[in-house]
This record gives sequence, structure tokens and C-alpha cells, in this order.
Amino acid sequence: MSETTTVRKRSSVDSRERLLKAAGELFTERGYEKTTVRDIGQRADVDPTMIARYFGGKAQLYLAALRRDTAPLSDPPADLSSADGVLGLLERVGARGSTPTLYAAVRPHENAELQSAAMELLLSRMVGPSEQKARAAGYSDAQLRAEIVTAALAGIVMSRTSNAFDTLGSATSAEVAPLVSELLGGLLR
Amino acid sequence: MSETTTVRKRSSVDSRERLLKAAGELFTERGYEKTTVRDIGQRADVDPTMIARYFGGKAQLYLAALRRDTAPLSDPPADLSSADGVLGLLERVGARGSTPTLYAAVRPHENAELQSAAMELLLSRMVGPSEQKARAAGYSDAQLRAEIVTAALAGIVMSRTSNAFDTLGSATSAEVAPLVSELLGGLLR
DNA sequence: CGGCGTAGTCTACAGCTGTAGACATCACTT
DNA sequence: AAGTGATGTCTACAGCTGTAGACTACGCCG
Repeated sequence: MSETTTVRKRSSVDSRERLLKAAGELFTERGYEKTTVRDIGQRADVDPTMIARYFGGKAQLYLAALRRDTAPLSDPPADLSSADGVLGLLERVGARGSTPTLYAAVRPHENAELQSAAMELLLSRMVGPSEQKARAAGYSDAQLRAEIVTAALAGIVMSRTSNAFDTLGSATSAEVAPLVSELLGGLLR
Repeated sequence: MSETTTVRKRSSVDSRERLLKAAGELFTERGYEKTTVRDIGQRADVDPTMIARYFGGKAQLYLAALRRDTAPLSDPPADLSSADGVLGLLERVGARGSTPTLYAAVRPHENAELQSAAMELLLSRMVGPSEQKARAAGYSDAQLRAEIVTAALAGIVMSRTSNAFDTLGSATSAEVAPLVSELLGGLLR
């Protein structure tokens, strides 16, 4: 039949995708520890035990969600000293949930393997570019500057997604970006 | 006997103190979720069930440790735009573990009550002073600036205690402080 | 000495977590 | 039409968590 063409109950790639999406959201909202596979399964409308089957376990799903959601972090790599660069980054980060990567990197080992994987992503996508910029500006402590800038940005992004600061949390990306780029740019030029 | 004078097995204030100390350390090292009352009891060399008895439960112990460890955050309140102010803050934070407060504030609700308590501390001790400074400098968006500065500093402090960034993590407070104050000061003057 | 309140110990339990493993259902090929 | 492999469902379990509750040891006061 052409009507029910290739419609299984569901395709495995679809289930995988739903799990990845739900996992990314929940890990962003609650963090790794407080998110249970049952939560993820429920939101994805997929049986939780599929997580073990498809990804190998909760930790592997987390890594997969990390990789999936980290792409917009710097794609293209952001220029953190320009308001436009920061604005683009903030909006990409807001659209998809890239905060798990930041949490994993910044937090003392939620899980050692997960942390190092997250750091690898963060290093190549944020610290590296900033370091080049600082080096181009003639600083000998370029790496330290780049790491400080990255850490500061991580703090700001995380604070925005948490509901901690009311002004910062409710301000739009467009309002925040100029100030953030002014802040970060101070160390890069 | 004068030898075993007022030495009970132990005094209750002593046990309380040991629990608070161990809790502060462990919450700093591992975060709230991953720290178990059994861990705390073992490090404090006090029975874990005493936590429930003395403090009411794990959450209350966390709050107590928070209050205890947050004092050095700004005591005296730090001038974040001066290298000395930042240096003093970094050293006080390093000496005792004030990072749980930052985590609690920045993270999406590890626990709603805990988060709001941590935020209250952070607001009065860091955002407030920075906001005054920004207002004195004539900015109309003083609160937003203060919150950005606080969030950035939180990210830097957390990154230093995690082992995420190798350069930032191994740099001394004296090396980091000038750069951080340069970074933060840009938004406050 | 005999009781009493404080401090500490130990056991137990109900709840939750991640996941293995047995079973069921479907689409498609031969 | 029957088989076959992929996909989804359900149950069960071992481990850990926070904590209540019963019990024990200790120092002090009369």
C-alpha cells in the first residue's frame, strides 16, 4: 500500500531521535543526576529500557546528547569580542540546549569520562578560538586569558538558564550580548 | 581525674562541627546529589544517622554548611573591579569551600528551597555591592551589569575548583586575580 | 550507689535507580 | 502462508539512598 508506506509502529531512528531530544532537554533542565531514564522515556514516549539497548546506558545517552547539542556552540566559531558574535552564540545556545556541556565541564566530575568528553568539546570550540585571538593580540598568557573568558561565559550562560538571577534570566539575548561582549572582549584585545 | 577531665566520648557540638566541615568539603568536591550521608558520616567519623537527628536531614545540613561556608564570600564585601579585591575573594573562597553556594545558585534547582536560600546569600553579598558600584558609575542598567559580573565570576570560580581547565586550574590566585578584575571591572566603571 | 539524661550505635525499611531478560508484535521476504 | 529479524513491552532484581526507631554506653547529680 502506498498509504501506509514505510510506516512501522515507529522506526528505530525515530525512537533514537526522540530519546536524544528528550534527554537533551531534561539534562539541561535538571542535570545528569536528577534526570532518570524513566523521565526520559516518558517525555520521549519510548520505553526507558530502550536507552540501554540503543545507547548502551544512561551515560552513553548523555554523551550522545552532548555531542548532538554542542554543535551550535560554535558553528561557525563565535567571535566573543564582538556583540554580534556573542549574540549569535547566545541564540544558538538558547535554541538548543548546550548547557549540559558547560555543566559537565565546569562541575567537579559528575562522571570523569563524561567530563573529559565535554571538556574536549569545549576546548576545541571555545577555548581554542579565543586563545588564537588573544595570541594574535600579542598576549603571552593567551591560554589563561582564553580559559578565563570561556569560564566566565559558561557562568553567564548557565545563570541565564537557571532561574537564579531575575534580571539576567529575563533579559533578551540582544540586551545581554553587548554587555557580555564588552566584558569578554576586554581580555582579548 | 584531671586527665580525662570533661572528655565525654565526644561533645555534641563537636560532632555537629565535624559533620558541617565534612559536608562542606564533600558538597564542594562532588555536589549535592552525589554526596551521600554515609560519605559525610565516614569523613566526619560520626554516625550518618546523626545528620537526621542534629540537622533534620541532608537538605538542612546542606543549608547549614552553605551558611557556614558563605561568610568568606564577601566579608568584607569585595571590590570586584580591583585586583586586590578579587585576590582576597579568590583566596577566601579557596581556603574554605564557598562553591556550593555558587553551584546551588547557578544550577537549575537541585532543590528549589536550597536554591533560593543560596541565591539570597549571593544577592546580598555579591550582586548588591556590584550593583551599587555600577550605579555609582552612572549606568542605568546597573542590576543587569551586576548580575552578569556575578555570573561570570561564579563561572570562573567553579571552573577553577573543577579540574576542567588545566591552565586556569593550576594558576595561582595572584596570577588570576589581575585578569579577572580587569575582566569584571570593564562593566563596573 | 542508683537513677537519669545525653550521646552514640546498629538494624531495618521503604523508595528509587539503572538495566537485564523474557516475551510480544509487527513488516517484510520467500 | 510461514518464517525471520527488527522493534517495542513488561517484569524483575540487585544496589543504593535517606532516615526512623530500638538499643547501648557514658557522665553526672542526688
